[in-house]
Amino acid sequence: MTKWLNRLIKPNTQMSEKEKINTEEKILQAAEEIFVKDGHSGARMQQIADKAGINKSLLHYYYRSKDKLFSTVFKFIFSKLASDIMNIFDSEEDIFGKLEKFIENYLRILMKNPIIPMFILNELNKKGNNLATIIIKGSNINLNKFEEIIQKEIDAGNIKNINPKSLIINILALCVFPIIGRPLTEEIVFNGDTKKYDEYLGQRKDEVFAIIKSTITIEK
Amino acid sequence: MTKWLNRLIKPNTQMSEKEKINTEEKILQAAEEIFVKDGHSGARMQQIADKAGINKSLLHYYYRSKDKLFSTVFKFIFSKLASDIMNIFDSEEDIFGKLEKFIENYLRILMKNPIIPMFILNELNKKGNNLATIIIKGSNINLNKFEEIIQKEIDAGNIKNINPKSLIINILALCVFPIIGRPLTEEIVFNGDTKKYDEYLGQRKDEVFAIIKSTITIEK
DNA sequence: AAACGGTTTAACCATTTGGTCAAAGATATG
DNA sequence: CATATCTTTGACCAAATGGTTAAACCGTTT
Repeated sequence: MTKWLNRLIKPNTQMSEKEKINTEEKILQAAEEIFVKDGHSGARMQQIADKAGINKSLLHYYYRSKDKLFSTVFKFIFSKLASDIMNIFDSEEDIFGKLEKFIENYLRILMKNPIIPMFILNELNKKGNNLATIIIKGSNINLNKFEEIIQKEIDAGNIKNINPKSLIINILALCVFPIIGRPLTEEIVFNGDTKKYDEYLGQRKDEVFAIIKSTITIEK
Repeated sequence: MTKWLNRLIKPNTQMSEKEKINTEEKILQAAEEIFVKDGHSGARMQQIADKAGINKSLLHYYYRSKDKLFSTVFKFIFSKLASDIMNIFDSEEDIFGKLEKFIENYLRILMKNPIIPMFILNELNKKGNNLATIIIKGSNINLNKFEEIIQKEIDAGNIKNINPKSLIINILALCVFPIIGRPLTEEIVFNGDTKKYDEYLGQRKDEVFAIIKSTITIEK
Protein backbone atom coordinates (compact mmCIF):
# COMPACT_ATOMS: atom_id res chain seq x y z
CA MET A 1 0.00 0.00 0.00
CA THR A 2 2.92 2.31 0.65
CA LYS A 3 4.15 2.70 -2.93
CA TRP A 4 0.69 3.14 -4.23
CA LEU A 5 -0.09 5.85 -1.72
CA ASN A 6 3.24 7.45 -2.40
CA ARG A 7 2.50 7.72 -6.08
CA LEU A 8 -0.72 9.50 -5.39
CA ILE A 9 0.84 11.97 -3.02
CA LYS A 10 4.20 12.50 -4.71
CA PRO A 11 3.69 11.49 -8.34
CA ASN A 12 7.33 11.99 -9.22
CA THR A 13 8.75 9.79 -6.50
CA GLN A 14 11.48 7.65 -7.96
CA MET A 15 10.93 3.95 -7.58
CA SER A 16 13.68 1.63 -6.45
CA GLU A 17 13.49 -0.60 -9.51
CA LYS A 18 14.43 0.94 -12.83
CA GLU A 19 12.55 -1.49 -15.03
CA LYS A 20 9.15 -0.97 -13.44
CA ILE A 21 9.05 2.70 -14.32
CA ASN A 22 8.67 1.57 -17.87
CA THR A 23 4.98 0.68 -17.54
CA GLU A 24 3.96 4.01 -16.13
CA GLU A 25 6.08 5.70 -18.78
CA LYS A 26 4.67 3.54 -21.57
CA ILE A 27 1.16 4.41 -20.48
CA LEU A 28 1.97 8.08 -20.43
CA GLN A 29 3.48 8.00 -23.91
CA ALA A 30 0.60 6.03 -25.34
CA ALA A 31 -1.94 8.25 -23.64
CA GLU A 32 -0.18 11.34 -24.90
CA GLU A 33 -0.31 10.09 -28.45
CA ILE A 34 -3.95 9.05 -28.32
CA PHE A 35 -5.24 12.06 -26.40
CA VAL A 36 -3.44 14.50 -28.65
CA LYS A 37 -4.80 12.78 -31.72
CA ASP A 38 -8.38 12.25 -30.58
CA GLY A 39 -8.96 14.65 -27.72
CA HIS A 40 -10.39 13.81 -24.33
CA SER A 41 -13.78 12.57 -25.41
CA GLY A 42 -12.53 10.98 -28.61
CA ALA A 43 -9.84 8.89 -26.96
CA ARG A 44 -10.62 5.36 -25.67
CA MET A 45 -9.02 3.74 -22.68
CA GLN A 46 -8.74 0.44 -24.55
CA GLN A 47 -6.98 2.22 -27.40
CA ILE A 48 -4.42 3.63 -24.98
CA ALA A 49 -3.94 0.26 -23.31
CA ASP A 50 -3.38 -1.41 -26.67
CA LYS A 51 -0.87 1.19 -27.74
CA ALA A 52 0.96 0.77 -24.45
CA GLY A 53 0.85 -3.00 -24.87
CA ILE A 54 -0.78 -3.63 -21.52
CA ASN A 55 -4.07 -4.57 -19.93
CA LYS A 56 -6.72 -1.94 -19.61
CA SER A 57 -6.93 -2.50 -15.87
CA LEU A 58 -3.38 -1.28 -15.54
CA LEU A 59 -4.43 2.14 -16.70
CA HIS A 60 -6.78 2.35 -13.78
CA TYR A 61 -4.16 0.90 -11.49
CA TYR A 62 -1.69 3.68 -12.24
CA TYR A 63 -4.09 6.51 -13.01
CA ARG A 64 -7.38 6.06 -11.27
CA SER A 65 -9.66 7.34 -14.00
CA LYS A 66 -9.69 8.62 -17.55
CA ASP A 67 -9.96 12.17 -16.28
CA LYS A 68 -6.96 11.76 -14.00
CA LEU A 69 -4.93 10.25 -16.81
CA PHE A 70 -5.95 13.01 -19.13
CA SER A 71 -5.12 15.84 -16.79
CA THR A 72 -1.74 14.25 -16.10
CA VAL A 73 -1.02 14.07 -19.81
CA PHE A 74 -2.30 17.58 -20.43
CA LYS A 75 -0.21 19.02 -17.64
CA PHE A 76 2.82 17.18 -18.96
CA ILE A 77 2.40 18.38 -22.54
CA PHE A 78 1.62 21.93 -21.57
CA SER A 79 4.55 22.34 -19.22
CA LYS A 80 6.89 20.76 -21.77
CA LEU A 81 5.82 23.29 -24.38
CA ALA A 82 5.78 26.15 -21.90
CA SER A 83 9.31 25.53 -20.66
CA ASP A 84 10.55 25.19 -24.22
CA ILE A 85 9.17 28.63 -24.92
CA MET A 86 10.32 30.23 -21.74
CA ASN A 87 13.91 29.09 -22.15
CA ILE A 88 14.13 31.12 -25.30
CA PHE A 89 14.44 34.62 -23.95
CA ASP A 90 17.83 34.22 -22.36
CA SER A 91 19.91 35.36 -25.31
CA GLU A 92 22.08 38.44 -24.87
CA GLU A 93 21.15 40.23 -28.06
CA ASP A 94 19.21 43.45 -28.44
CA ILE A 95 15.42 43.46 -28.46
CA PHE A 96 15.19 42.86 -32.19
CA GLY A 97 17.56 39.93 -32.01
CA LYS A 98 15.66 38.57 -29.04
CA LEU A 99 12.35 38.76 -30.86
CA GLU A 100 13.80 37.20 -33.99
CA LYS A 101 15.22 34.30 -31.99
CA PHE A 102 11.96 33.90 -30.15
CA ILE A 103 9.88 33.76 -33.31
CA GLU A 104 12.35 31.43 -34.98
CA ASN A 105 12.44 29.01 -32.07
CA TYR A 106 8.75 29.16 -31.37
CA LEU A 107 7.86 28.41 -34.96
CA ARG A 108 10.38 25.58 -35.03
CA ILE A 109 8.82 24.02 -31.93
CA LEU A 110 5.33 24.39 -33.35
CA MET A 111 6.33 22.88 -36.67
CA LYS A 112 7.94 19.96 -34.89
CA ASN A 113 4.74 19.40 -32.85
CA PRO A 114 2.04 20.63 -35.20
CA ILE A 115 -0.93 19.01 -33.45
CA ILE A 116 -0.03 20.05 -29.92
CA PRO A 117 -1.27 23.67 -30.11
CA MET A 118 -4.60 22.53 -31.52
CA PHE A 119 -4.91 19.98 -28.76
CA ILE A 120 -4.23 22.58 -26.09
CA LEU A 121 -6.52 25.24 -27.52
CA ASN A 122 -9.25 22.71 -28.11
CA GLU A 123 -9.27 21.40 -24.56
CA LEU A 124 -8.92 24.89 -23.13
CA ASN A 125 -12.05 25.93 -25.02
CA LYS A 126 -14.21 23.15 -23.58
CA LYS A 127 -17.11 24.33 -21.50
CA GLY A 128 -16.78 23.95 -17.77
CA ASN A 129 -13.04 23.55 -18.03
CA ASN A 130 -11.28 24.48 -14.86
CA LEU A 131 -8.17 22.75 -16.17
CA ALA A 132 -7.16 25.90 -18.00
CA THR A 133 -6.73 28.18 -15.05
CA ILE A 134 -5.38 25.42 -12.84
CA ILE A 135 -2.67 24.27 -15.20
CA ILE A 136 -1.73 27.64 -16.61
CA LYS A 137 -1.40 29.11 -13.16
CA GLY A 138 0.67 26.11 -12.18
CA SER A 139 2.94 26.52 -15.18
CA ASN A 140 6.18 28.42 -15.19
CA ILE A 141 5.00 30.82 -17.85
CA ASN A 142 5.85 34.32 -16.78
CA LEU A 143 5.02 37.07 -19.19
CA ASN A 144 5.58 39.84 -16.70
CA LYS A 145 9.27 39.48 -17.40
CA PHE A 146 8.58 39.83 -21.09
CA GLU A 147 6.40 42.90 -20.58
CA GLU A 148 9.08 44.47 -18.41
CA ILE A 149 11.70 43.99 -21.10
CA ILE A 150 9.47 45.60 -23.69
CA GLN A 151 8.56 48.48 -21.40
CA LYS A 152 12.23 49.13 -20.71
CA GLU A 153 12.94 49.31 -24.42
CA ILE A 154 10.07 51.72 -24.90
CA ASP A 155 11.32 53.93 -22.09
CA ALA A 156 14.81 53.87 -23.58
CA GLY A 157 13.34 55.06 -26.85
CA ASN A 158 14.51 52.03 -28.77
CA ILE A 159 11.07 50.98 -29.97
CA LYS A 160 7.68 52.50 -30.54
CA ASN A 161 5.32 52.99 -27.63
CA ILE A 162 3.20 49.92 -28.23
CA ASN A 163 1.13 47.79 -25.90
CA PRO A 164 3.32 44.85 -24.77
CA LYS A 165 0.24 42.68 -24.44
CA SER A 166 -0.61 43.28 -28.06
CA LEU A 167 2.91 42.42 -29.09
CA ILE A 168 2.68 39.06 -27.38
CA ILE A 169 -0.71 38.27 -28.86
CA ASN A 170 0.40 39.28 -32.34
CA ILE A 171 3.48 37.10 -32.23
CA LEU A 172 1.49 34.15 -30.97
CA ALA A 173 -1.23 34.72 -33.54
CA LEU A 174 1.12 34.98 -36.50
CA CYS A 175 3.06 31.91 -35.44
CA VAL A 176 0.27 29.65 -34.26
CA PHE A 177 -2.40 30.26 -36.84
CA PRO A 178 -0.61 28.87 -39.88
CA ILE A 179 -0.12 25.65 -37.90
CA ILE A 180 -3.56 25.14 -36.39
CA GLY A 181 -5.32 26.57 -39.41
CA ARG A 182 -3.36 24.44 -41.81
CA PRO A 183 -6.19 22.22 -43.06
CA LEU A 184 -8.19 25.34 -43.80
CA THR A 185 -5.50 27.62 -45.18
CA GLU A 186 -3.72 24.93 -47.13
CA GLU A 187 -6.96 24.17 -48.89
CA ILE A 188 -8.42 27.63 -49.37
CA VAL A 189 -5.25 29.65 -49.86
CA PHE A 190 -2.89 27.09 -51.37
CA ASN A 191 -5.51 24.97 -53.13
CA GLY A 192 -4.42 21.87 -51.26
CA ASP A 193 -0.78 21.99 -52.37
CA THR A 194 0.99 20.42 -49.39
CA LYS A 195 4.50 20.91 -50.71
CA LYS A 196 3.89 24.61 -51.34
CA TYR A 197 2.53 25.00 -47.85
CA ASP A 198 5.61 23.37 -46.37
CA GLU A 199 7.78 25.76 -48.32
CA TYR A 200 5.68 28.63 -47.09
CA LEU A 201 6.03 27.54 -43.47
CA GLY A 202 9.77 27.25 -43.97
CA GLN A 203 10.13 30.95 -44.60
CA ARG A 204 7.29 32.03 -42.36
CA LYS A 205 9.67 33.06 -39.57
CA ASP A 206 11.14 35.82 -41.75
CA GLU A 207 7.70 37.06 -42.60
CA VAL A 208 6.52 37.12 -39.02
CA PHE A 209 9.65 38.83 -37.81
CA ALA A 210 9.37 41.45 -40.54
CA ILE A 211 5.82 42.24 -39.46
CA ILE A 212 6.63 42.35 -35.77
CA LYS A 213 9.69 44.45 -36.47
CA SER A 214 7.64 46.95 -38.43
CA THR A 215 5.14 47.28 -35.61
CA ILE A 216 7.77 48.33 -33.09
CA THR A 217 10.28 50.22 -35.22
CA ILE A 218 10.26 53.99 -34.83
CA GLU A 219 9.96 55.67 -38.24
CA LYS A 220 12.34 58.54 -38.83
CA MET B 1 -41.60 6.74 -49.77
CA THR B 2 -41.40 9.64 -52.18
CA LYS B 3 -40.78 12.47 -49.74
CA TRP B 4 -38.26 10.48 -47.83
CA LEU B 5 -36.31 9.64 -50.93
CA ASN B 6 -36.61 13.21 -52.08
CA ARG B 7 -35.00 14.51 -48.94
CA LEU B 8 -32.04 12.20 -49.40
CA ILE B 9 -31.49 13.22 -52.97
CA LYS B 10 -32.40 16.87 -52.82
CA PRO B 11 -31.97 17.90 -49.18
CA ASN B 12 -33.24 21.42 -49.75
CA THR B 13 -36.49 20.41 -51.38
CA GLN B 14 -39.28 22.46 -49.94
CA MET B 15 -42.07 20.49 -48.41
CA SER B 16 -45.70 21.25 -49.11
CA GLU B 17 -46.66 21.74 -45.47
CA LYS B 18 -45.24 24.73 -43.72
CA GLU B 19 -45.60 23.46 -40.17
CA LYS B 20 -43.73 20.23 -40.65
CA ILE B 21 -40.52 21.93 -41.57
CA ASN B 22 -40.34 22.98 -37.98
CA THR B 23 -39.18 19.60 -36.73
CA GLU B 24 -36.33 19.34 -39.17
CA GLU B 25 -35.41 22.92 -38.36
CA LYS B 26 -35.65 22.37 -34.63
CA ILE B 27 -33.34 19.39 -34.91
CA LEU B 28 -30.84 21.37 -36.91
CA GLN B 29 -30.81 24.22 -34.43
CA ALA B 30 -30.45 21.91 -31.45
CA ALA B 31 -27.76 19.90 -33.20
CA GLU B 32 -25.89 23.05 -34.11
CA GLU B 33 -25.85 24.22 -30.52
CA ILE B 34 -24.76 20.89 -29.09
CA PHE B 35 -22.20 20.03 -31.75
CA VAL B 36 -20.58 23.45 -31.56
CA LYS B 37 -20.40 23.24 -27.80
CA ASP B 38 -19.21 19.66 -27.45
CA GLY B 39 -17.75 18.68 -30.79
CA HIS B 40 -18.58 15.60 -32.81
CA SER B 41 -17.45 12.95 -30.35
CA GLY B 42 -18.52 14.92 -27.30
CA ALA B 43 -22.08 15.48 -28.44
CA ARG B 44 -24.82 12.95 -27.63
CA MET B 45 -27.79 12.16 -29.82
CA GLN B 46 -30.06 12.05 -26.77
CA GLN B 47 -28.83 15.49 -25.75
CA ILE B 48 -29.74 16.85 -29.15
CA ALA B 49 -33.14 15.19 -29.10
CA ASP B 50 -33.87 16.63 -25.67
CA LYS B 51 -32.88 20.11 -26.74
CA ALA B 52 -35.07 19.80 -29.82
CA GLY B 53 -37.92 18.52 -27.63
CA ILE B 54 -38.43 15.38 -29.68
CA ASN B 55 -37.87 11.67 -29.62
CA LYS B 56 -34.39 10.38 -30.35
CA SER B 57 -35.72 8.17 -33.11
CA LEU B 58 -36.76 11.25 -35.02
CA LEU B 59 -33.15 12.26 -35.34
CA HIS B 60 -32.51 9.05 -37.20
CA TYR B 61 -35.65 9.47 -39.17
CA TYR B 62 -34.59 12.83 -40.58
CA TYR B 63 -30.84 12.36 -40.60
CA ARG B 64 -29.87 8.73 -40.87
CA SER B 65 -26.89 8.73 -38.55
CA LYS B 66 -24.90 10.90 -36.19
CA ASP B 67 -22.26 11.41 -38.85
CA LYS B 68 -24.82 12.51 -41.41
CA LEU B 69 -26.39 14.93 -38.97
CA PHE B 70 -23.01 16.27 -38.03
CA SER B 71 -21.83 16.83 -41.55
CA THR B 72 -25.10 18.59 -42.36
CA VAL B 73 -24.65 20.89 -39.41
CA PHE B 74 -21.01 21.47 -40.20
CA LYS B 75 -21.73 22.30 -43.79
CA PHE B 76 -24.47 24.68 -42.69
CA ILE B 77 -22.32 26.52 -40.18
CA PHE B 78 -19.35 26.73 -42.47
CA SER B 79 -21.23 28.07 -45.44
CA LYS B 80 -23.05 30.57 -43.26
CA LEU B 81 -19.75 31.94 -41.99
CA ALA B 82 -18.15 31.78 -45.41
CA SER B 83 -20.86 33.73 -47.15
CA ASP B 84 -20.83 36.31 -44.37
CA ILE B 85 -17.18 36.82 -45.05
CA MET B 86 -17.40 36.78 -48.80
CA ASN B 87 -20.15 39.39 -48.93
CA ILE B 88 -17.82 41.84 -47.36
CA PHE B 89 -15.56 42.71 -50.25
CA ASP B 90 -18.14 44.45 -52.33
CA SER B 91 -17.51 47.96 -51.02
CA GLU B 92 -16.38 50.59 -53.49
CA GLU B 93 -13.56 52.06 -51.45
CA ASP B 94 -9.84 51.92 -52.17
CA ILE B 95 -7.80 48.91 -51.10
CA PHE B 96 -7.10 50.32 -47.63
CA GLY B 97 -10.74 51.04 -47.04
CA LYS B 98 -11.66 47.58 -48.29
CA LEU B 99 -9.21 45.91 -45.96
CA GLU B 100 -10.34 48.00 -43.02
CA LYS B 101 -13.98 47.10 -43.68
CA PHE B 102 -13.06 43.48 -44.07
CA ILE B 103 -11.15 43.33 -40.81
CA GLU B 104 -13.86 45.23 -38.99
CA ASN B 105 -16.64 43.01 -40.25
CA TYR B 106 -14.74 39.79 -39.87
CA LEU B 107 -13.85 40.56 -36.28
CA ARG B 108 -17.43 41.54 -35.55
CA ILE B 109 -18.70 38.25 -36.92
CA LEU B 110 -16.13 36.29 -34.93
CA MET B 111 -16.94 38.13 -31.74
CA LYS B 112 -20.62 37.48 -32.25
CA ASN B 113 -19.92 33.75 -32.76
CA PRO B 114 -16.84 33.19 -30.65
CA ILE B 115 -17.01 29.41 -30.47
CA ILE B 116 -17.65 28.78 -34.15
CA PRO B 117 -14.07 29.22 -35.39
CA MET B 118 -12.77 26.84 -32.74
CA PHE B 119 -15.41 24.33 -33.72
CA ILE B 120 -14.46 24.53 -37.37
CA LEU B 121 -10.72 24.39 -36.83
CA ASN B 122 -11.09 21.59 -34.34
CA GLU B 123 -13.11 19.36 -36.64
CA LEU B 124 -10.93 20.22 -39.61
CA ASN B 125 -7.89 19.04 -37.68
CA LYS B 126 -9.35 15.61 -36.92
CA LYS B 127 -7.40 12.73 -38.36
CA GLY B 128 -8.87 11.04 -41.40
CA ASN B 129 -11.13 13.97 -42.06
CA ASN B 130 -12.24 14.18 -45.64
CA LEU B 131 -14.90 16.66 -44.58
CA ALA B 132 -12.44 19.50 -44.88
CA THR B 133 -11.74 19.21 -48.57
CA ILE B 134 -15.27 18.21 -49.40
CA ILE B 135 -16.96 21.09 -47.66
CA ILE B 136 -14.42 23.76 -48.39
CA LYS B 137 -14.42 22.88 -52.04
CA GLY B 138 -18.19 22.94 -51.99
CA SER B 139 -18.26 26.35 -50.35
CA ASN B 140 -18.47 29.61 -52.17
CA ILE B 141 -15.18 30.86 -50.79
CA ASN B 142 -13.17 32.29 -53.62
CA LEU B 143 -9.87 33.79 -52.72
CA ASN B 144 -8.66 34.05 -56.28
CA LYS B 145 -10.73 37.19 -56.59
CA PHE B 146 -9.06 38.56 -53.49
CA GLU B 147 -5.60 37.70 -54.80
CA GLU B 148 -6.40 39.34 -58.10
CA ILE B 149 -7.43 42.56 -56.41
CA ILE B 150 -4.24 42.63 -54.40
CA GLN B 151 -2.09 41.87 -57.43
CA LYS B 152 -3.73 44.67 -59.36
CA GLU B 153 -2.93 47.12 -56.57
CA ILE B 154 0.66 45.95 -56.53
CA ASP B 155 0.97 46.38 -60.28
CA ALA B 156 -0.54 49.85 -60.00
CA GLY B 157 2.13 50.73 -57.46
CA ASN B 158 -0.40 51.47 -54.74
CA ILE B 159 0.94 48.94 -52.26
CA LYS B 160 4.14 47.10 -51.56
CA ASN B 161 4.99 43.98 -53.54
CA ILE B 162 3.85 41.46 -50.97
CA ASN B 163 2.59 37.92 -51.27
CA PRO B 164 -1.22 38.02 -51.41
CA LYS B 165 -1.38 34.61 -49.76
CA SER B 166 0.59 35.93 -46.82
CA LEU B 167 -1.70 38.89 -46.54
CA ILE B 168 -4.73 36.66 -46.25
CA ILE B 169 -3.12 34.41 -43.69
CA ASN B 170 -1.94 37.34 -41.61
CA ILE B 171 -5.35 38.93 -41.50
CA LEU B 172 -6.99 35.67 -40.55
CA ALA B 173 -4.33 34.96 -37.94
CA LEU B 174 -4.56 38.36 -36.28
CA CYS B 175 -8.36 38.26 -36.22
CA VAL B 176 -8.98 34.65 -35.30
CA PHE B 177 -6.32 33.99 -32.70
CA PRO B 178 -7.54 36.40 -30.03
CA ILE B 179 -10.89 34.62 -30.25
CA ILE B 180 -9.88 30.97 -30.27
CA GLY B 181 -6.93 31.56 -27.97
CA ARG B 182 -8.99 33.51 -25.50
CA PRO B 183 -8.90 31.05 -22.60
CA LEU B 184 -5.15 30.97 -22.93
CA THR B 185 -4.38 34.60 -23.65
CA GLU B 186 -6.92 35.99 -21.25
CA GLU B 187 -5.29 34.00 -18.48
CA ILE B 188 -1.63 34.33 -19.35
CA VAL B 189 -1.60 37.83 -20.85
CA PHE B 190 -4.45 39.49 -19.00
CA ASN B 191 -4.24 37.48 -15.78
CA GLY B 192 -7.81 36.32 -16.12
CA ASP B 193 -9.35 39.78 -16.30
CA THR B 194 -12.39 39.15 -18.49
CA LYS B 195 -13.50 42.78 -18.62
CA LYS B 196 -10.07 43.95 -19.72
CA TYR B 197 -10.03 41.32 -22.41
CA ASP B 198 -13.40 42.45 -23.73
CA GLU B 199 -12.13 46.00 -23.87
CA TYR B 200 -9.06 44.78 -25.70
CA LEU B 201 -11.14 42.91 -28.27
CA GLY B 202 -13.25 46.01 -28.76
CA GLN B 203 -10.33 47.96 -30.16
CA ARG B 204 -8.58 45.02 -31.74
CA LYS B 205 -9.83 45.94 -35.21
CA ASP B 206 -7.82 49.16 -35.17
CA GLU B 207 -4.74 47.30 -34.10
CA VAL B 208 -5.08 44.66 -36.77
CA PHE B 209 -5.72 47.18 -39.50
CA ALA B 210 -2.71 49.25 -38.41
CA ILE B 211 -0.48 46.20 -38.68
CA ILE B 212 -1.88 45.08 -42.02
CA LYS B 213 -1.65 48.61 -43.32
CA SER B 214 1.98 48.88 -42.35
CA THR B 215 2.80 45.63 -44.13
CA ILE B 216 1.49 46.88 -47.46
CA THR B 217 2.25 50.59 -47.31
CA ILE B 218 5.14 51.77 -49.46
CA GLU B 219 7.61 53.78 -47.37
CA LYS B 220 8.83 56.97 -48.91
C1' DA C 1 10.29 -21.74 1.63
C1' DA C 2 6.88 -18.89 3.37
C1' DA C 3 5.06 -14.48 3.76
C1' DC C 4 4.54 -9.98 1.91
C1' DG C 5 3.80 -6.16 -1.11
C1' DG C 6 3.73 -4.36 -5.53
C1' DT C 7 2.26 -5.55 -10.44
C1' DT C 8 -0.53 -7.62 -14.07
C1' DT C 9 -4.31 -10.07 -15.95
C1' DA C 10 -8.93 -11.99 -17.27
C1' DA C 11 -13.47 -11.94 -16.31
C1' DC C 12 -17.07 -9.21 -15.23
C1' DC C 13 -20.35 -5.17 -14.54
C1' DA C 14 -23.36 -1.10 -15.08
C1' DT C 15 -24.15 2.40 -17.95
C1' DT C 16 -24.11 4.81 -22.07
C1' DT C 17 -24.78 5.21 -26.75
C1' DG C 18 -25.90 5.00 -31.62
C1' DG C 19 -29.22 2.83 -33.87
C1' DT C 20 -33.56 -0.26 -35.11
C1' DC C 21 -38.40 -1.63 -35.29
C1' DA C 22 -43.13 -2.18 -35.06
C1' DA C 23 -46.93 0.14 -34.12
C1' DA C 24 -49.65 4.26 -33.26
C1' DG C 25 -50.92 9.15 -34.88
C1' DA C 26 -51.49 12.30 -38.40
C1' DT C 27 -52.49 13.91 -42.90
C1' DA C 28 -53.43 13.93 -47.46
C1' DT C 29 -55.77 11.57 -51.45
C1' DG C 30 -59.15 9.05 -54.07
C1' DC D 1 -64.84 6.87 -45.41
C1' DA D 2 -60.93 4.16 -46.69
C1' DT D 3 -56.49 3.78 -48.11
C1' DA D 4 -51.83 5.16 -48.52
C1' DT D 5 -48.13 7.87 -47.09
C1' DC D 6 -45.69 10.62 -43.78
C1' DT D 7 -44.51 11.56 -38.89
C1' DT D 8 -43.71 10.43 -34.12
C1' DT D 9 -43.16 7.49 -30.30
C1' DG D 10 -41.68 3.93 -26.85
C1' DA D 11 -39.59 -0.25 -26.32
C1' DC D 12 -35.71 -2.56 -27.43
C1' DC D 13 -30.84 -4.03 -28.91
C1' DA D 14 -25.98 -4.85 -29.62
C1' DA D 15 -21.82 -2.84 -29.10
C1' DA D 16 -18.86 0.13 -26.78
C1' DT D 17 -17.05 2.03 -22.78
C1' DG D 18 -15.19 3.40 -18.20
C1' DG D 19 -14.47 1.08 -14.33
C1' DT D 20 -14.12 -2.94 -10.61
C1' DT D 21 -12.53 -7.15 -8.50
C1' DA D 22 -10.50 -11.32 -7.29
C1' DA D 23 -6.94 -13.94 -8.28
C1' DA D 24 -2.46 -14.95 -10.32
C1' DC D 25 2.30 -13.46 -10.80
C1' DC D 26 6.78 -12.08 -9.26
C1' DG D 27 10.60 -10.15 -6.86
C1' DT D 28 12.23 -9.21 -2.03
C1' DT D 29 12.69 -10.05 2.64
C1' DT D 30 12.83 -12.93 6.63
